[in-house]
Amino acid sequence: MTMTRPVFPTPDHDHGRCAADAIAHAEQVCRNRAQKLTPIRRAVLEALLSSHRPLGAYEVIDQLAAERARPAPITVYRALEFLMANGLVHRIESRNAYLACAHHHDAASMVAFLICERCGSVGEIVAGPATQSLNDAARRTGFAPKLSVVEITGTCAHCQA
Amino acid sequence: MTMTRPVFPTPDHDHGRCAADAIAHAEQVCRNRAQKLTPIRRAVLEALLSSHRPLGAYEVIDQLAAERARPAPITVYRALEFLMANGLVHRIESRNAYLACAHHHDAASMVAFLICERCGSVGEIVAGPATQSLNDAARRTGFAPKLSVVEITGTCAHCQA
DNA sequence: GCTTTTATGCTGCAATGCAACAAAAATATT
DNA sequence: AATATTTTTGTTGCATTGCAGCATAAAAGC
Ligand SMILES: [Zn+2]
Ligand SMILES: [Zn+2]
Ligand SMILES: [Zn+2]
Ligand SMILES: [Zn+2]
Repeated sequence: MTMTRPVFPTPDHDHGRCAADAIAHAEQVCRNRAQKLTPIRRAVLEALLSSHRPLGAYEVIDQLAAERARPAPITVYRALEFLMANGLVHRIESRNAYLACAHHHDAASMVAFLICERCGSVGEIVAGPATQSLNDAARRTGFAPKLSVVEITGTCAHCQA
Repeated sequence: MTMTRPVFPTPDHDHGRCAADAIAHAEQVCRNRAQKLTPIRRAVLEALLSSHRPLGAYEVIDQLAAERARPAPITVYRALEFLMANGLVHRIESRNAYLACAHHHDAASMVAFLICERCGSVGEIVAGPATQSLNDAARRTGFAPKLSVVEITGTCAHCQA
C-alpha cells in the first residue's frame, strides 16, 4: 500500500482522529504479522503520537513517567526498535529522534521527511517520483541503493504565513 | 562552482593525489575567506582524508594521537565545526561520522551521499537533477526547503563484482 | 505440568557531544 | 613597543544518546 500523497500535518487537523487511526493501524499490523503490541510498546507509540514532532528517546521516557513507573532507557529503546521494525515509527537521523508514522505504508518504502524548523512538525512524502529519481541517479553510478535517509529541513507552509 | 559529475571513489584511484588536491583546495578556500587552517584543523582534515570512509570524532582523535599529543574531544569537535562551516567536511548523520569532501563545491550546495555498506566508502552526488527534483517536490507541498540530508546506503559498483 | 520462547526489569557502562572558564596566540590599536 | 582586542587552544567536567549482560516474568508450545 504505497500512497503518493505528500502530507504535512496542518495545525487544524483532527489529531485525535489521526492518532486513533494510527493506533488502530498498529493493532492491525501486529495482528497480521503475529506480533504483540504490548502495553509498553503501545504506550511508546502513543507518546510519539501525541504530536507530529519527533521525540528523543529520553523525551519519551519523560512522557511515560507521567503516567506509570519511569521506564529504564533500554525498555524504551527496545520498544522503539520493535515499532521501527514493524514500520510504525521512523527514526529522524538528523535529530536523533523518533516519529510515529501517520501513514500506512510498509516498512521498506522510501520516505522523505520534511522537518519544519519553526514548529518542529514533520511531514512525510512517501514513495514519490522524486525519491524514486534519486535512487535512479544512484543506480546510474553503478551503486545499488538499499535504504535511504532523506530529511529536508525548512519552513512549513503554515509557518511561512 | 557546482559540479554535476557523480563520483564514487574507485579502489584504484590515485588517492595520494586525491588527498593532496583536497588539502590544496582547503588552503585556497581559507585564503579566500580569510580563515586560518591551523595545524590542528589541518591535522583533522588530513585524518579524514586518509580514506573515503567517514570517521567518528573519536576515531579522528585516535588517529591524531598516533602523531601528536592526544587531543581532547572538544578540540576535535571544534576543528570539525570549522571545517564543516567552510564546506571542507561533511557530517554523515546516519553514522554520526565525518567525511572529508573530495569535491570542490561550495558549502551550501545540495549533496547526496552514497554509502557502501561493504567497503564503507562514501561517494557524493553534487547538485544533480535528482536532488533538485526532491526540493521541488517539497516546495510543491508549500514547504520551503533550506537544508537537506540525503544519505543512501547500499552496495557500490566495485563491491558488487 | 514442564519446556521453550519472548518480553521486561535491572545494573552498569560505552559513545557522542558540548558548556564554561582559563591560558595562549594572533591581530589590531595607540 | 606596549596595550587592548579577537581568535584559538587547553582543561575540567558533564549532558545526552544508546546499548550490553544477565536476571526475572510472562506467554506459547508440548
Ligand atoms: Zn495528526
Ligand atoms: Zn511513515
Ligand atoms: Zn581518494
Ligand atoms: Zn562535498
